[in-house]
Amino acid sequence: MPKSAAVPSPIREPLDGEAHLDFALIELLFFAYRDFTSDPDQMLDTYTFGRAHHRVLHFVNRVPGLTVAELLEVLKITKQSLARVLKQLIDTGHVVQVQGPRDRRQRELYPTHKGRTLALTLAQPQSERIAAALDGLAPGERKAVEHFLRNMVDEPWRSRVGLSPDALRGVAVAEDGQHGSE
Amino acid sequence: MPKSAAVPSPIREPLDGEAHLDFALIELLFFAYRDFTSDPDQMLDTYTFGRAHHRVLHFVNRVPGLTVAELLEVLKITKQSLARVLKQLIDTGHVVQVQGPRDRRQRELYPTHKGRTLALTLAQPQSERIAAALDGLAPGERKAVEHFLRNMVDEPWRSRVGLSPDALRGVAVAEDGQHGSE
DNA sequence: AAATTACGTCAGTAGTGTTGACATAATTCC
DNA sequence: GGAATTATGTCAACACTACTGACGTAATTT
Repeated sequence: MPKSAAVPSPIREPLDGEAHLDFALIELLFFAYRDFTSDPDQMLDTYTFGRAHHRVLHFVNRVPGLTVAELLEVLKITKQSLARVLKQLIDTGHVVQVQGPRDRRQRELYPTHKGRTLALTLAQPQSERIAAALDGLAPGERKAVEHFLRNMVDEPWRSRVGLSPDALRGVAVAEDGQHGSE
Repeated sequence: MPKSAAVPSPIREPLDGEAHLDFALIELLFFAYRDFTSDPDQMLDTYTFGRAHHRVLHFVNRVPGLTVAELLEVLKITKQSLARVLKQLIDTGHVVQVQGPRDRRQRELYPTHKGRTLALTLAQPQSERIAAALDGLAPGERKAVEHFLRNMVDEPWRSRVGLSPDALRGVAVAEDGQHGSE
């Protein structure tokens, strides 16, 4: 006698290369990123900061003078999401705002000495992890890793990431309705 | 006359290779992962599912028969976090639980046909993105990418990821106080 | 002068993660 | 066989990050 609610039959075949889908690399990316973020995440707990603070701090350090609008496009988050973490970083003296010289409506974001120090501290274990993971690879193979990662990124960012920090400035992303205000 | 609250001086130097830190790759990983997850995230909105559902669904499909405890160790989340999304996946008929044959306390997790189909659908754009990013690389360079990603992962997972799905079964992680119950 | 832009902020909501406590059933230990 | 342990589920409370929509202000552009 079957149960009143028929249980859909469980599938017991592991998902592997069958459908020409690259499960191995999908999984590797998940695990790599999971552990890549684990060290800074742990440190940030000390400051009552989260991963969002780290990202803001990173880009403000990497591209000092970035405006709020530019930062929103880099992070692909909304104004409201940024507001909270940015306010905390300013209140704690990690970031300062400077009125834009050309357009005084703009707020250029700069790290303070404190903010720069924290950014470097957070980048340290990540950089070590990367160096260890690259260890044993030939120069050309390192280039291949960079090529792969860069080509995982959608345009218009693909052609700008992994170059000089200034390449991240002033990317006018085509309007696509993701803004907090219109 | 200085203002009453002295503004910490802004640092205007971009953060680049100065401190021997690999900011380029740190950034590439951020952008690559951001866009890697964007396609499935968008699809999942249709189902009122989030990224957490995707991860559970992926591993249940990849390693059918995985127990709840094993899944918690793979995802490195707590029991409570898993409970919510797992319940939803079961209620919507994507995943079924089967009482463990050896240990009847255990619940083995299996995808249904519906769950397998969704997993494949979500993996499709990710796999295409990976294939496109690998395009133009020599076989050895692809191996280098895998080497890099695998070595970004901490042990005991490093030696298990990117191999056969079964390698993810039964990893007894050393106790480190991250459990929901003791 | 009017429209637009850059930014800030208020209110409400959702998804994902956390901790701690407690309950149940099954297994293992002595 | 009784006790401790294990695997799982669940309740309550909370934190962080993200979202949407609306509104306000100052500065720029038209």
